Amino acid sequence: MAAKIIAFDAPKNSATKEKILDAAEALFMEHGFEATSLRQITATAGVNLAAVNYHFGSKEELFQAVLTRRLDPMNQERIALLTRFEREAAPRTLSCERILAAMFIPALRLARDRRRGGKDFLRLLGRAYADPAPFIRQFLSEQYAVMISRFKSAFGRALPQLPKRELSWRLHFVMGALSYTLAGTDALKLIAELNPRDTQNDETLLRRLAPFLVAGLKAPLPDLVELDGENVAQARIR
Amino acid sequence: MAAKIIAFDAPKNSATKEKILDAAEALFMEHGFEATSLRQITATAGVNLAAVNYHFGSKEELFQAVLTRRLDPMNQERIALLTRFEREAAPRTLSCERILAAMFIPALRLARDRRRGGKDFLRLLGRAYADPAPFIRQFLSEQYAVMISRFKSAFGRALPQLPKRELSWRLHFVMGALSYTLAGTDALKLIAELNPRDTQNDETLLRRLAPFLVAGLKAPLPDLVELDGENVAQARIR
DNA sequence: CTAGAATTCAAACAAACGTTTAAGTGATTC
DNA sequence: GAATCACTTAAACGTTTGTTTGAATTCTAG
Repeated sequence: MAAKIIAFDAPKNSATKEKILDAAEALFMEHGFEATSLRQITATAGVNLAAVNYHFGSKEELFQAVLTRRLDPMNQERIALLTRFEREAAPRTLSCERILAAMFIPALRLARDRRRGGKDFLRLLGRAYADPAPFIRQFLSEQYAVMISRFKSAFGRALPQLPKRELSWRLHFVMGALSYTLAGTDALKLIAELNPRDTQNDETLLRRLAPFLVAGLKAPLPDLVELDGENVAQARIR
Repeated sequence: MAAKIIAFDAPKNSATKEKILDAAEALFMEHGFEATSLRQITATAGVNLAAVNYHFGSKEELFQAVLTRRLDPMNQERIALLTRFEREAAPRTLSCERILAAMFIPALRLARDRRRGGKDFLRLLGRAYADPAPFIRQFLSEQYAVMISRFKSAFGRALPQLPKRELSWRLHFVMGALSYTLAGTDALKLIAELNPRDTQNDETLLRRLAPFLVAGLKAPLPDLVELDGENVAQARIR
């Protein structure tokens, strides 16, 4: 009975599959894709070594399954939220803050929901962004393509004075700061002596990031800034 | 004879060492640390397999040597440039734009200098930032500690109204957008249909990033923004 | 020229890797 | 109650990994 209620898969649901996904999520997050072995995963999950290849086919497909499980719903939630915000704003175009909110809120919800991986999954996602493996990059670009283009056009309406090419770059910076922030575990130590155990860290973190990014998106055009008048070629030391 | 002219090392200089570093730099950049084998590196460098362990001790120490070779001079250059800018500004405090310039210009110089690794090294660096391996994270935080604290105090003077904790976060965002941008090879495809072969891409890239980050640094404080009035807990879909 | 240190080399090391196989288990179905 | 199914299991597969060894080779001094 209870097995049929949670029926994601077409054929049958197995507890083994979920145990593998949970263990893989945690281990991939901690050590990365290449440095995590299937033997570690299956040992942590308490299942047989061959179970991974049986249920997922290969290690790469397991990794994609780990990402898809959380990422696909989150991105759909982002699009749905953006659509709702646009509808609520009626004839007026949506503000940058609100568009960014449509990106952040689903991520915040996921970060809080321990049953959906919580912060661990967001860190894994942030690391996947920087992974050089081609199958990861291709997979991510496919997963994100729809959502990104949807948000890009929304930002385009909110910032009509901004050239499209400039907007593309700034969206790139936004994604960079976001994924880096999400992936940042020990990375924080690079900069700050922040109190390590902040209770609602994830929420305050994104609350701090949002104004930073909004201001960046609205920044004046760079063409004439010239790095504060400093010609790079002339700037010699000593 | 000619071997003595290029005498970086204390004891003796070997062309083998440099060939290994060059090959490792390119391969680590392309495939990451774990996915790159010593056999690939030595084969590309045209040296014997055992040469890596003889000259560097281990694969991990080789990786650190690859990073140190470029990173240490660049960070010293950054600090020196910042000091020079501060001296030139005389009694007046330095602007954010100029502080950021002190961070960017050495990176730009390195990106242009093919003899120092060029863009390849910056990509490698950006990826190392997101690498979960503990020895990489510890190494980077040690390498960056001095430079970061130096720039943090400079930004603190440029933005006196900004609380220290807030500044720490924003510097973190800055480093995030920067490293993500530098690491971005195919990552660009996630967002944009930018012309793929832009001649002076690196310079224009950082020129675009600078105003974005300056605006973010100067953004109003986030405390009362509340994600544009949207309470996260209330924002339910459907 | 020769002793000795530094470097290169081919070969081998044990360990760990992802994957496959074939036997075995337990429930479902006809 | 035999057949069929999805699944689990232990064992082994062939590679590949980083590292080590000890003998050649090259370079450097005295």
